[in-house]
Parts: sequence; C-alpha cells; structure tokens
Amino acid sequence: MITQKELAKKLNISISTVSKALNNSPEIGKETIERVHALAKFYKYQPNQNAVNLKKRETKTIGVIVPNITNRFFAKVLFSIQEEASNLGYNIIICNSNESLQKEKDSLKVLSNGSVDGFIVAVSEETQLTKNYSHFEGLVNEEIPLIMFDRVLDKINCDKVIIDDADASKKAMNALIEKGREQIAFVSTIFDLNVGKLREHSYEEAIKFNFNNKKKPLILHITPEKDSQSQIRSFLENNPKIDGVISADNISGTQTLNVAISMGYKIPEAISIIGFADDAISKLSVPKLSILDQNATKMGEATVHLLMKRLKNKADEMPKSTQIIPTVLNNAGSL
Amino acid sequence: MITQKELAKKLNISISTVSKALNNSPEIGKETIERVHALAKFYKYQPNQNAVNLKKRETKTIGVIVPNITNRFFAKVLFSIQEEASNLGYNIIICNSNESLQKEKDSLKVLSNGSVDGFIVAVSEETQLTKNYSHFEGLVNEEIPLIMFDRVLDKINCDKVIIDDADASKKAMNALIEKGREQIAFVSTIFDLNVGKLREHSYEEAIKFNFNNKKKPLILHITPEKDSQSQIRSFLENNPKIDGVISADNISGTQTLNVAISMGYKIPEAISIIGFADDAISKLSVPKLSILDQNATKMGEATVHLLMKRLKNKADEMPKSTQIIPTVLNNAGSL
DNA sequence: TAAAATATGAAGCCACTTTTTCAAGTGGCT
DNA sequence: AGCCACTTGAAAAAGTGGCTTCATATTTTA
Repeated sequence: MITQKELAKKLNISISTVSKALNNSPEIGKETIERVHALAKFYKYQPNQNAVNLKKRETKTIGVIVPNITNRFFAKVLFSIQEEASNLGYNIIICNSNESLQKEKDSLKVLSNGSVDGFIVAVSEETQLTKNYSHFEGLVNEEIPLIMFDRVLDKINCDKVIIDDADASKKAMNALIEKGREQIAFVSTIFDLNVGKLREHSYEEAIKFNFNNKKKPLILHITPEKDSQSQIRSFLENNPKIDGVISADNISGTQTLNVAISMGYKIPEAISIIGFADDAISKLSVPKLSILDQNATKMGEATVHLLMKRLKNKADEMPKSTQIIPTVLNNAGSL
Repeated sequence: MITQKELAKKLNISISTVSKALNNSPEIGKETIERVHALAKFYKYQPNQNAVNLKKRETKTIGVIVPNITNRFFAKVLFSIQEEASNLGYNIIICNSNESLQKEKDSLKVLSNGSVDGFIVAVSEETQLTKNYSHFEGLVNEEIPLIMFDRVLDKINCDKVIIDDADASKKAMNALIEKGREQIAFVSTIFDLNVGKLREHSYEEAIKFNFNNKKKPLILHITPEKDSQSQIRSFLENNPKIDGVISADNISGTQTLNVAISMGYKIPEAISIIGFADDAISKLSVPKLSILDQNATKMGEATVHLLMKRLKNKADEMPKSTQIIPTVLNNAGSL
C-alpha cells in the first residue's frame, strides 16, 4: 500500500499538496491535481483507513452484537442491517454473543475503544435471565450510541426497535378462532426469553378473554435436553382435542406441523398451525406453514436509521424512542 | 473516551511517562505506575484502537465476505469463524455480497485499505458464473492474505478450504444403493454453482458406474421462478419409480421429503432421501432428514487457522494449500 | 566527586487532514 | 520603471492517540 508521503516524494511535492490534490482542493492547480491523481491511480493509492479514522474521530463502522447468527431471524436482520449500512457508507462488525453474558460484555468492551461509531444489539439470553446489564449502562455513559432490537432491556435507556409481540399473539388467536378452533395450544422453545414470555402471556390472556375463562391455556415448553419431536408428539397425544397451535419461535411450528401429519392429522382440517417465522421456513412443510412474519428486514433498516439519527445529532438530547414494527399474518396453508 | 494526553495533564506528567507506566515499563517508578493505573482505571481509559492500529500497522480484524448470511451453511461457518477469531483476539467484519459480483468487489475494496489484516471469502454466484475475478488478483498482488472456502476459484492462487463434494455424493449414492435403491434422483437449487455442479457431476458418474450405464441420471433443477414444492411434486409424479433422492442443498431435501409424504409415499420405506444439510434442518421433518453434514464448524476453524499461518509468516513464501474437510453421512431416519 | 542507577521528558513517527504561512506572478497605478 | 495590491499555488506546521528512542534530570552509591 502506497502512502501520500511516498507519492509526494515521487512527484517531488509536499505531502499536503498531495492530500489536497487528492481531495480536489481549489487551492491546488489543475495540472498538479491531474499529475497526483494519475500517479495515485497508477500505484492504486488508497487512503489508510486507520489514519483517516484517527483524524476524523469516526470509523464509519457499526458494531452489531446478536445472540446467534445461525438463528434465521437474526441472520435476516443482520442481512438487512448490512445492506442498509453499506448503502450509507458504513461497515458492520458482527459479534456473536452465543447467548452468553460474558461474551456480550467482552465484545462490547473490545469494540468500544474507538473501533465503532455505535452499537446495534440484541441482548443474550443469559443477560436477560440474570438481569446483569451494567455493561450497557457504561456504554450510555460513554455516549456511544446504542440501539437495541428484538431482545431489549427495559432498564436501559436507549433507542429500541421491537415487534408488538402481544399484538401478534392476539392476531394469531383471532385468526384461529375465526376458523372455529376451540382448543388452541401454544408451543415454544424460547420460554425463558422476554419475547417468548410476551408472546406466551398474550396467548394466555387471549384464551381467557375469548373463552370467558372456561378454557385453560395449553402450553408446551420444548426443552433442549430431550428430542423436540417426541416432546411435541407426547403433547399432542396427551391433548387429543387440540385443533389449533401457535408456535413462538421459528422451528417448533414446522416441527409441530410435521409431527401432527405423521400422527395422521390432516392439516389444516384437523389442526390449524401458525408460527412466528418467515417465508423460507414456511416452505419447508406441506402444507406450508402459516406465519407471523417478524419483518426482520424492516427491523434491520429501522435500527440503522435510528443509529444514523443518533450519530448525526450526538449533542442533541432527543429523548430515546421505541419503534414498533408491525407483524404480518400470512396464511400459507396451515391455517 | 479519555486519552493518554488527558491523563498526563491531570497527573501533571508527560505523555510518554503515562504510556510507559500503562505498559509497566521498568523505566518508570513504582509509585508513578500505580498513580497512572489508578487514574486510568478511574476514567476507564482504553487505548484508541485506531491509533494503535496506525502505529502497529495491523488491525486484528478479519474481513469475511459471504454470499448470503441467511443461508444456514454460511451462517454456521461465520459462527465458527467468529468464535475462533475471537479466541485469537481478532474481530471480524462481515460483508454480505448477496451473490453479487459488484458488491463483492466493493466490499473487498472498502476493506483492503488497512481496515483488515486479511480476508476469508466464499465467492458470489455471479463471480463464479461470469468468471470475473480480477479483484482477487489485485488482492494477491497487494499481499493481503486471502483464504477462500466452499465457493472457491481455481484460477486464484490462495489458500482454500473445501469439502470433497465428489466424495460426498458418492458416499450418498453408496448408502442408497446399499439400501437397495434402484432409481436414484438428484434435486438441486444450486445447479449453477460450482459446488452444485460438482455434486451433480459426481452423482451422474456414480449412476453410470453403479448401474453399468443401464440407468440414466434423473435430475431436477429447482428454479426460483416457480413454486419449489410444485416442481418437486411434478418431478415425482413424472418419475414414479424414484425410490431414492439426493438433495444438493440445505432446503430441497426437507421439501422433497415432505412433498413425498403428502403424496402418500412412506419415508424411508418407499423413498430414501439424503440431503446436504445439517442437524438443525434434519429435525424439521418426520422422519428426520438423513444428511451429509458439511461440517461448517470445522470449515470455519480451518479458514481462521490458515489465515493465522499466513499472517504470522507474511514474508515466507510457503506454497498455498487446499484443505479438504471430510463430510459425515448421518442417517437420521430418512435413509 | 564521579560514576552508576533511576526516573522522567522531549521529540519523532505512523498516515492523513486542515490551518496557516509563504512565494511567485499579475495587473494597475503613479 | 517602480511600487503596491491581489491572486494563485504550494509548502510548512500542527494535530489526531499511542508508542519508542534518545536525552536529560535527579538521586544514589562507590
């Protein structure tokens, strides 16, 4: 990599002239500008990003911390964040907290030394469970902009982007009831996450509300220790009257659908199923899974836009906002 | 963020003393060192990464370019790269080429200005199709280490990590033949990618070899324009003798399995199915999909290790190597 | 008192940007 | 012709944060 200094030497002019010429400064004569540009091109000159960052005190980089890249939802949000950031001239550094508090802390620390201009974070499961969030408080004090999405912490005062989980559950319930379903169950692998709790709680409320307390919620918490399919099978066997299922995450819906079929149920005639998932997952079953689309793309875009706003008006003390992304119920066949 | 300069001012000592004290230099008195450390801790001093990078001429950052983060295979490799890199004190900047040549070029350019110490890349579909790879040649000339994985370019002289696609296909064929399957089909959504071609070609060869040219290959190319499930259904209807299927990618296997079930086939009694996928996808069907696991985790680790080797011995002209990660055939139920 | 040991600071460097300063050239005027 | 005012082009200098080399100052010891 050639530097301005080296270019200057070759052209026998000063470094600052090179710098200005490269920036097409009006101070520099046309001919000089052309000469510099020509040589720069010849040597494939590229300004050293570290030097530029140091000088400008910004990095045009966003730190993104997610609990698990292999979770399709987060992968989609990342995709969208990357796309949007790249359009705006930003790079993203992605860290995977792997649902671990310590890793989340480490990543935050490693990057909050000038490596990034701001953070976009979905907090780890452990952080939510242990309610240990001092590392984020530190960030806020250091005035590094922080946006949380999906997995957010109520106690931290920052911009947030979430979906309306309660409303989504309600929407699913209403759709099932409209189809005449009477025994609607709820299956979940994310029962200890806030979003999971919200979806579940809203389901319970909807059961109470719609069936005048005459029916009890039917909930299956799928634990990772045992085979998920057999847990679903037992659940369906033990509750043969189930005719509707809401899945809280992006795998148990498909699994429930397929287990039900293997047990001889006709879908959607015998059981209607709705899952929090996306169209790609929907296509993995026959019939296709009806989904509550979390709109990962919009979510990603929203986080980036919020962050840009903060970066532009760092001094401004605009109050933190929480943006709610609407979910879309898409009946692909299993409803 | 507080700087050494500010610390020095507060302590009324010189900047270099602060620097040395922070590095526990023997030149500095014990008492001074302690005072500096105390104040640094108090103000949560962290060295500015850009300044350090500028000085050290390295960034401890790896640029990773993949065609699609939402593809589970790449997500898993990323997960593994991130894990391994982070263990070794490296961050990763992830770029999504979105299968586009231009984006790949842009990402490479944006990052090859000192932002990263090296690259790990799986090339985009468009790059493979158009055979336009001058941007990588440039990299090699600039002596920025480059590792390619999975989607590699034969024409580029760099370290590579791949799986033995031909061998994997053969393995799958052998397993199916052992089960007595006689009409083995091949379905693929990635027919225009090199890896897809390799898997397909090897399937064709195996058909010729095992059936003494008496049987013809039966291949379905699933195109994105039409509904994938109906393409699979037509294929199975038109070829009712099919009793074995190999899927080249990580979705068509599950889809084929479920479409077959919906058509009344018993799996695995009537049709055996094997897919290039992983255990998470395997669990989405009943019976579970038998898979050729591409070992994404090992692949990710291997890329990082190769890169580290290059970074350590930049001067060394060790010849470029190609590492082959073995695939594992895992019969989960559909075989 | 000089040598040795210890402690600190000044300055320069990394690559770049930006502000300030300077030199040369041009034209108008007496 | 000689002087001033003004424009233009380019160079020098300062600053970004951290590190390092070398020099200096102070204290201790022989």
